[in-house]
Amino acid sequence: MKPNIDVCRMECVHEQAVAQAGEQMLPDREVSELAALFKVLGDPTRVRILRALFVGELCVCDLAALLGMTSSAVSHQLRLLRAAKLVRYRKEGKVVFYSLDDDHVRGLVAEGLDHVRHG
Amino acid sequence: MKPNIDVCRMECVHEQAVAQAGEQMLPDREVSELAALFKVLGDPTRVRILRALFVGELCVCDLAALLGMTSSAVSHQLRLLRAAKLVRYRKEGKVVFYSLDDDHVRGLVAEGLDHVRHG
DNA sequence: CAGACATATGAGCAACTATTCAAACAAGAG
DNA sequence: CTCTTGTTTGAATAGTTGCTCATATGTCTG
Repeated sequence: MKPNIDVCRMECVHEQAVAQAGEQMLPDREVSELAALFKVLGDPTRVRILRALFVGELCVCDLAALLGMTSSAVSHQLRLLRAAKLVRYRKEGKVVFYSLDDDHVRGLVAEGLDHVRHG
Repeated sequence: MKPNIDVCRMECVHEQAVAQAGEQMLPDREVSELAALFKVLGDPTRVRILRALFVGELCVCDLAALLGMTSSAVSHQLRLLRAAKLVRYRKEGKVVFYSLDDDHVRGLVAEGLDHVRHG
């Protein structure tokens, strides 16, 4: 019988269930990436931005006007959304139009809404 | 022609697109709740906990052993997961078993994984 | 009852985050 | 070229978060 890990000396561990869960664990890299994705989604400003882009592409100052924020603040958030590959952008002269990157975004927001609505 | 909002004096605003997006905005309460939900999902420890519960119910110290953390740390995170209605619990004597609350959780994690895997 | 054990919780601290402000960059107009 | 406008970026700061440690709660055993 193998010794318990040092951080948890409790004797209540259900060996079999833990072993089974252990086998199905995600690799650290995927866990980090998944958490990072949700973290980006976990801010009201960014949720509002994404929802606004549901309708279609908008430029930075459209979003600023819509959310009642400075374009600087919006731009900072768009950077994170870009890094998470949640939005795409397209330059047209000085104006930069942002749009949703793929349909996973829609799916995630829709599923999230289901959860908070139904409960 | 109505004046622009004070925080955004830019003249590049695309009135029509903004108006259309404005109509479809979510109420503040839903935005907050949705962001709060994703925020809870946006932490590696909590992602690991949820993934572990995919297999079946586990008690606090099972999770602690599995993640190599103290049961105190795990319990703190479980509190947030409970508050977000992502997990349920069942007491059996001194032991408390946690399990996924509903299928939205599975769906969200699965959809998130699709996004980070495909890109 | 006392003692052991599983879990929960509160305070404290280091690390992180969202906004603001100032400044830079990029592109069109004159 | 200069001036203006849309956007980006870096630094500073107030607020938040995840863990640790100590303590409390609840439950079973003797």
